[in-house]
Amino acid sequence: MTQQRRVILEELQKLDSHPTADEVYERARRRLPRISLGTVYRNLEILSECGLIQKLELGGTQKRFDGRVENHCHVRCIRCGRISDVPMAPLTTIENRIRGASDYEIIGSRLEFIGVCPQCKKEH
Amino acid sequence: MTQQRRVILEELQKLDSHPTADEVYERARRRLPRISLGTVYRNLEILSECGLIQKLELGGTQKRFDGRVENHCHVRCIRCGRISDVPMAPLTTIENRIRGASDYEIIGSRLEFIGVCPQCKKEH
DNA sequence: TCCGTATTAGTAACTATTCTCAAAAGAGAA
DNA sequence: TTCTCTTTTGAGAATAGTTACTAATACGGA
Repeated sequence: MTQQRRVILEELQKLDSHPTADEVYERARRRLPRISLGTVYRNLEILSECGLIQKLELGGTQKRFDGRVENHCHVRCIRCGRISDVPMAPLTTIENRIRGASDYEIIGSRLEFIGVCPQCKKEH
Repeated sequence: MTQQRRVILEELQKLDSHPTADEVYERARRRLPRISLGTVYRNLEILSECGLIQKLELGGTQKRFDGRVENHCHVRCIRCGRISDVPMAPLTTIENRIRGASDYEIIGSRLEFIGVCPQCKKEH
């Protein structure tokens, strides 16, 4: 656990937004000005393999990262790209329903909602 | 509706896999050897805007395209990346449940399952 | 403290996609 | 059909996000 890795983890856990690697880099740089973007990517990868953070491959071109690891789903604003958590029970029911209908061995699921966030709704 | 656009659409409708732009390019090239990759990307974009095909932004680094436009969901094999359709009723129930729980204006949702496809299961 | 391994910063390389632009192909009117 | 105007094309350059490489540095156990 290096200084860099710890700072990246801490910054991510501090936020309840779902930052991109770039945004994590910006924040880490305030505390460690010489940290490199490569280090941020590498550590985000390692931390998500360890299960300390979550890597989100949702819509849009960039991956996002989440300091919360419990199973939960997300809403993405179609206008500004902001991502928020959705307070909702897990999807075990749906997953079970699928198990009969598909010949795949189902491991998990990913549910993402698309909508307009309160702020963008106001600005319209 | 140019020759190129028609060929791209036809090739996509012929398949029940969910090809990447590259795979569509390969197939289109068999019929129009001088077609360019840029043309394929451009037309896939246009066709999906017209609602003649569907653009899938699922997990993984590449976008995929689907000749079927009815609302349905997908399973992705975690080993080989193959994507299959899931025969399942639409998710209006879940979407409605979310509408109360979030302050976003919900427009739609995207549900993807992750699993192991029959072939990879066998090879294991 | 010393030593072997892991990690870093910096940069180059890569991949998927989009953009640019001159040339070619449609499509509508005469 | 031929003329014009607009759209689309092919080829390649440009971009964005991410990953790989490498010499130098930091870590952590004996």
